[in-house]
This record gives sequence, structure tokens and C-alpha cells, in this order.
Amino acid sequence: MKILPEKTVERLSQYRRTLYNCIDQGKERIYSHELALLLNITAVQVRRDIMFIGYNSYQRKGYDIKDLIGKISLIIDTQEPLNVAVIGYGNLGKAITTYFIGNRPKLNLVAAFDIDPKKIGSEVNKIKCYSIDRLREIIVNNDITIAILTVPTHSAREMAKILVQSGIKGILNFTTVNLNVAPNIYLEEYDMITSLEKVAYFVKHKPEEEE
Amino acid sequence: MKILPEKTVERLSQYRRTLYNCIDQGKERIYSHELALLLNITAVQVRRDIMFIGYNSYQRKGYDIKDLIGKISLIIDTQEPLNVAVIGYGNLGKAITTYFIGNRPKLNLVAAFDIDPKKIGSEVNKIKCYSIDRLREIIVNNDITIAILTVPTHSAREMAKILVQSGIKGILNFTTVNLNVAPNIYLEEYDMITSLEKVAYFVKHKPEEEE
DNA sequence: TAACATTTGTTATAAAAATAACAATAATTT
DNA sequence: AAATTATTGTTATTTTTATAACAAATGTTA
Repeated sequence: MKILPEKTVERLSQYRRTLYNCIDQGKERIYSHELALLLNITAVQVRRDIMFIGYNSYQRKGYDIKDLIGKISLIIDTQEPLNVAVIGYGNLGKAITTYFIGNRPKLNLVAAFDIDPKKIGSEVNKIKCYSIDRLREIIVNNDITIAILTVPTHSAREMAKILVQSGIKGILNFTTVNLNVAPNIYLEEYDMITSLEKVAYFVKHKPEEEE
Repeated sequence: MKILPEKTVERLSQYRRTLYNCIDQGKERIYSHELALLLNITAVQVRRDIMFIGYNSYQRKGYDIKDLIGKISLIIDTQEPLNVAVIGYGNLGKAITTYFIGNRPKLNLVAAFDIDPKKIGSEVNKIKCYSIDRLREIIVNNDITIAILTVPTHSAREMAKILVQSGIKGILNFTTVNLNVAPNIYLEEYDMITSLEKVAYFVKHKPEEEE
């Protein structure tokens, strides 16, 4: 299958989570406009994304929620689960660990790393913290392919380098340092301060939204 | 001035932070391609963004870093500082508080809120945690306009409602619930699980990047 | 000083993403 | 059973974002 647009991948992930919530509430079918409302987007957007993944509903009956979840999972999940590690086990690293609980069957959070001896050996939600000295060893032995980087600014570049050397294929970067990695490594940057400054800007310059 | 494109606002925020780092390293001037390299983007992108804010360098000498920071600040900062509150003082709330330290002169983090009696009264980086019961009172009295939402899923919608009723103008939403708010409230959603699933997808479907 | 090189600022083009338009289909109403 | 309605799936259009192209400016070299 052709590679999907980035934004579609993002939304598919959100659709799936929302659809799981619907199932919990006993819902079996959902219309495009219902799903759109839940996500604050338009029904056309939903239908277009679903077109991309080639799912067909029974016409006029909405989508079968379980089927749709299955189809989305087929597209965005890997066959084999991917192993993930959190690098930096401060508040943010722990917060992410908590978000993870029992959530994603195809993404296993398997280890955390920190430099602080007090943290090493500690656990949050069964995820154990190892010394950063053992990074390479544990990444290689556990076939970890994705790293979530939450270390302090000053060590971010150094860490990224070690991660790539250890065979990591994707990095989700929460530090405020813009990393430079080889083009075969997928890098997703997330910067909280920028998000906040963006909110501040658009609060001031309300974009004249009218409905 | 005309409202800037969202992506440009995001990058301006990043430019500024990067430029501050350059000053710390004793640098005074910077070329568009240098700044681009630091942020992993192209020089054209940088020049185009700078064009948007109407800053002019001395030709061929690169940009004066201090001047540029000043100009960016003029554009993306508010005149009067905006007050910000963190709603939910768990690991994530605390992590965000830490990110904030002494960082943004025009964005004051003034209070945190939680429902857990054990947390109420506690402090992280001088930011005190109040009971959620006092949300409205404190928001109104302190003229808080931006809320960072890090509460558990089940209370997210309820919280958002109270925030809007209390006069909040912008919400940065870290919960995995998609909120529906009035169109005059600026809402920025951030979803860590989606980011991670996106990394997983593109690690699997490496987009054939070659240079 | 003439030719060249470098870097910006801006216009032009391309790519990505979102929205709109609408035919096709199937249920419902008259 | 014909007309109407609701909903999907897809193509067409628009908007947003990124990239490319290049003139203007200015310093450097021959």
C-alpha cells in the first residue's frame, strides 16, 4: 500500500482511540459525521481518510466500528510489535509511561533509562529504569526500535547520537533541542514551549472564526 | 499586522529559542543557512518566515541575532504578559512546570490545580498547587487566560467546560480526549500516543528519503 | 575596476492538506 | 412503486505550506 499522508496517519490513530471509546459505550456503528463531531473535524475529512485506507461501509448504515478499528490497525500497526524505550525518567518520562498502560498492543514500552543513580532500579507501571550506561546493550538485546527522548537539554544531542549508533529507527523528541539525524531515522519533534507560545499568539490574534 | 501562518508561528518560537542559545555562545550574527541547519530545515524556509515578520538584515552579513530576537518577540509576544495555569498536577503537570522555569518573560505560569488533597499546597519551582474547587475564583482573580490541561481522561471535558466558563481564552490539551469548545477559544491538541503511533508507522514505512 | 561570489528578499511554482461538489446507493415516506 | 432523504465514496477545487528560481545588493578577487 502507498504511504499515507502524515496528517491522515495522525487522525487514524485518533479515530481508533475514539472508536474504542464508542465500543466501551456499547455503540456498534458510527456515521462519518458522528466521528467527525467527536474529533472536532468535518465529516468529509473522515470519509476521505477512510477512503485512503480502502475501507467500505455498508452504504447508508455508517461504519461498523469493530471492522473499522480492525482495518485501521491493519494499516497503522506493525505485524510484529515494536519495542519502545523512554530515555530520561523524570516527570515527563514517568508521565509518558503512565499514558501507555495497557494501551497499544503493537507498541511495547520495555525499558526506561536515566543517569540518576537514585532512579535506577525504580519502576513505574512495571517499567524498570536502567542506567544510561547500559543503553546500547539493552537496546540491542531487546530489539528496541523507538526511543522517546525526555532528557535534559544539554545531553540531548549526545543521547540521540548513541541511540542512532545502537540501532534505533525512530525518535520522538521531547527535548527543546532540534536534533540532526541521518535521513533513514524517523524523527518526530515535539516542543511544549512552542505549543504554548502558539496558543498565546492565537489567543491574542483570534483568527476571526465565525460559524 | 496580518495573522501569520500557523507553521510560521511555530517556527518563530523555535528560531527565538535557538537564537538565545547562539547568544549564550557569544555569536552575534547568523546566516539563514546556519539557522536552518540548527533547526533541520531549509534556508529558504527561514528567509521566508523572516520575510513574513518584515525584518531586514544588512545585506550579505546575515542577521543581527539580538535584533532578530527583538523583532520576533514583538510579533509573537503579547504586550502585557499572559497568565497561564496548569490543570492537573501529576507527573505531566509537574514536567511542564519544570520546562517553564525562567523561560518566557511574557508567559507567566501562575498556578497549578489538582483534585488530590495530598498535592494541594505543594510546590514545584515555586508554582503552588490549589484545589480544583478554587479554579474559577483563582482564574478570575489572577486574570489567567491560558490553561494547560493534563487531567485524567474522564474529567477532561468537565474541566474544559469549567475553564471556558471561567473566562479562559486558550487551552493546550494534553489529554487524549478531543474537546469541543466555542470557536472563540483557541484550542491546541497534543496527543502523545498519536505522536508515537506516527513514529511507529513511518519507521515501518520509511519514506524513501534520499538526499 | 571588472568579473565573480555570496547572501538576502521576493515572486513563481509545486506539493500537501482541507474543503466542496456531487454521483451512487440504499433506506424511508408518500 | 415513485419520490424523497440520508449517507457514502470519489473527483474537483481551494487553501495552506514548502520549495525553487532569481533579481538585487554588496562584498571579494583577479
